This record gives sequence, structure tokens and C-alpha cells, in this order.
Amino acid sequence: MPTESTTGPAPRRRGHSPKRKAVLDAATAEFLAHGFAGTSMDRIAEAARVSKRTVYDHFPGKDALFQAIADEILARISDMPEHVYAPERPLEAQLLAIGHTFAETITDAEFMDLSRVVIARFIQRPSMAENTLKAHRRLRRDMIALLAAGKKDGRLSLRSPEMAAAQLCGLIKELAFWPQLTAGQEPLSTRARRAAVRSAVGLFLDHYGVRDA
Amino acid sequence: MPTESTTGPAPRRRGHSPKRKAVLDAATAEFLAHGFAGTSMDRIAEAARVSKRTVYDHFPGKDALFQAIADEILARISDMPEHVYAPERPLEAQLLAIGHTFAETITDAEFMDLSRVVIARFIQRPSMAENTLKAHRRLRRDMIALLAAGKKDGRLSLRSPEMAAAQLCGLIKELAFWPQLTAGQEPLSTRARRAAVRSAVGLFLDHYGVRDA
DNA sequence: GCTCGACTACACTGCACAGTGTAGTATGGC
DNA sequence: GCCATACTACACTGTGCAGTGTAGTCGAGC
Repeated sequence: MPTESTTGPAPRRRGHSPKRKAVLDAATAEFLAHGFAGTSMDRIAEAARVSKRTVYDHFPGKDALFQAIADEILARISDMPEHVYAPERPLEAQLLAIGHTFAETITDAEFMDLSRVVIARFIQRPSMAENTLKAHRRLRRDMIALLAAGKKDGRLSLRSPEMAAAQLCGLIKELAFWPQLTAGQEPLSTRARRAAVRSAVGLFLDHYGVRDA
Repeated sequence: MPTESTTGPAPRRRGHSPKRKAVLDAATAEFLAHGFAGTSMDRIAEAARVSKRTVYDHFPGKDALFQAIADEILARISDMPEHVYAPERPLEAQLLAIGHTFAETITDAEFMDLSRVVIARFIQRPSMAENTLKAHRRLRRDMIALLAAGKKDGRLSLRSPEMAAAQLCGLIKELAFWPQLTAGQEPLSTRARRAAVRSAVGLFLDHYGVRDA
């Protein structure tokens, strides 16, 4: 064991070189296209036109590389407006707004690819999958808060804001997300996506909305 | 190449012995618990208290073994009543009936485990995932037909039966299926499941139902 | 001109796993 | 007794892949 070789088992590079970006880009493409298990470090190195050693010089291992990519994509996608209940605005408009944001987020091509990969990777350890794809958790929280506020304000007649939020999301996801993810269906056009949200909000308000308000 | 050894490259056993069942049982448990990639043929053999050779004597390979198991579980689960539109019965009751069947099917523990594994395995090739889990496709067809009939009968006011069916399913799945599958949530109690279906049908009819009928 | 950090090329270890080949054992029917 | 069937034990091939070790190249700054 020649342990005195250089500096021991620490990462050998730290700077943010152009090669690092090449690796990240190549790895993103490979992971999103072929999944975690279906992508080898050799392929990534080859695609990045970089030696395998360089990959390991910038990232400690496959998992770390994948995590870095997932984090980066999620950060890019999670850059969305907050949705806070506004008593003076019509409820329908507010529900449409958050619904559209939700639908846009989950139909984003990169989010879908990432979902595919993360779900394939972590579905055996479900907690991690939900944890990693927290982008839409944040929106779900906003939605629950909005529904709770609308209820308190007497404009919605519902028991559980959590359940109602799930229903609203389910209405949208079953049209705009799951068919594309698990059945290879083409992504919804903007037009169709917006129609799906309008329909979902229509169903929602016909049931939970209070007549006069 | 000693090709004259026994009989060439054909499967060596054909009978339905008790060992075959042991292999199937063990493989079912292993696959459902650890997924396709997470299960090795050695583990299956060990769990079945059988030599590895015996596994290969009954099944040509890992894929075939998995397919046999998936088919068997799906056959068991797909054994469900047909739901055909009955003009004389109240629509609500009919929607509740098919909704409850749907919810029962997808909340079945074995169906969920199988879904997990199949989704993890085939989500990169989405067509296969939908194809394998056809159990709920059959119900979806029934549901679409039922909605189309209800529309023709003037009891439902909707454009697309396909879209409406998706919405009804989405309302149920987002409460009773996906949280359990991807977030490790406890399965819904029978009581909660039935409440979810009633709520979904309520939302559905408040929007799509025709007032008088 | 030398050094140092980033990088390459490539050989190599170690592992897990699918699938095979084969010699040998136990059992029941003839 | 004999033979076939079902099965075991186990060694073995081949492959794909994560991760490492190392000698050497190249360019920038001193």
C-alpha cells in the first residue's frame, strides 16, 4: 500500500474549469436519456470528450455526480413565483394561477426526464424519490395554504385542504404528467395544458366553491 | 463443443414440480421486495432452498421468470367484474361502483408492489410499463364506455369521455395510489378509500352531471 | 527553464451477477 | 438391478462496471 503517493484519498481537483462543465453537461444528457443504472462513468467521460480520471477528479463518484445534476435542474425549475391567498382577488383566478404554475412545472421536459430517472432510481426507497423531487412539494404547500385561507374566508366549503389540494393536483397530473411519463405519450401542447387546468379548476369550484362569493 | 452431451440447449425440465412453485414463490417475494435489478438469481435460488441450476431448469432466464410472475399476479388481480352502462340504474351508483372497483384494484398491496417494480424496470421504455400493467387499462375502457353512454343518454354533459375518465381516475389515484407508491405513505384504510371514491364521484357529478336526471 | 496544476491514456483491481457445464445423489417405476 | 427424472453442489466463463494508480503531456506564471 503506497499511501505516500500524493495526498491520500482526497479529491484531486477543486477549480471550476471548463472540463467540469463539459462533464456536467454530458452527464446530464446521459442520465436523463438512459437513467442512472443505464449510464456508465466511461460513457460520460467519452461523451464529455474527457478522460475518465478527470470525471473522478471533479466528482467523488457516480452518486455525487448524479446528485449535483439533480440539484442543478431542480434549482432551475424551482425558480417559480409564490402563490399567496389574496382576499380581494377572485378565488377562481387564484386557483387558475397556481394551477397553471403547477402544470407548467410538471410538464417541463427536463422535469419529466428527471422524474423518470429519479423515480426509476428511488422508487424502491420511496422517501427519497419524494424528497428529491421536492419542486412540486413547495407548490403543494402553497396550494394547501391557499385552500385553507379560502376556506377560512368562507369561499370554499371543504373538510381537508390537503385532500382537496391532492384532488386538484390529481386532476391535472392524470392528464398532463403521468400519461407522458409512463405511457410515452406526447407532451401536452400549451393550449391543451391550459385547458386541462381550466377544466380541473372548474370541477374543483363546482364542488367546493361556495355559491354566492 | 461437446454438443452431444444430453439434448442441446433446450430447457431441461418441464413438469410442474413442487420445486417450481418454491422458485416462483421465492422469486415473487424477492422481486416485489427488492425490484428486478436488486434481485439476483443466486438470491432467488437460496430463498427457494433450491440449487441455482434448478431455477434455470424451470425458467430460461431472469426475464422469463419475472414475466411469469407478473403475468400470474395480474391474472389474479384482473379477475374483476365488468361494468356496463345500465340506463335504468342511477348514474351515481354506477360511477360509485366502477370507482370502488378501480380503487380496490390499484390499492391492492400486490398490485402496488408490482407497479413499483414494473415502473422501476420499464419507465425508460414507457410503452412496456403501460403494457404490463394493463389491469387498470381494462377498467379504464369500461369507464370511458360508461361515460360515453351516459353522455349519449343525456345524463352527462361532457366533451371527451376519455378526458373525463382520466380526471375521475386522477382524483382517486392522487389520494389512493401515488402517495403510497412514491412517498411510502401507508395504504388507505377501506373506509378512507371509499370516502375518496365518494368524494371523487361527487366532484365529477357536480361538474359533469346534468341537473334533473 | 522550471514548476505546478489540470488533464490524458491506459492498465488494472475488485466485484456482482447472468448463465453454463458437469459430476454426482435420491427416488420411483419397470 | 436398471434407468430416467428431478435435483444438488460447485466450479467456471464472461461481462460490465465503479473506482484507482500512475506515468506522462501541455500550458501558464514565476
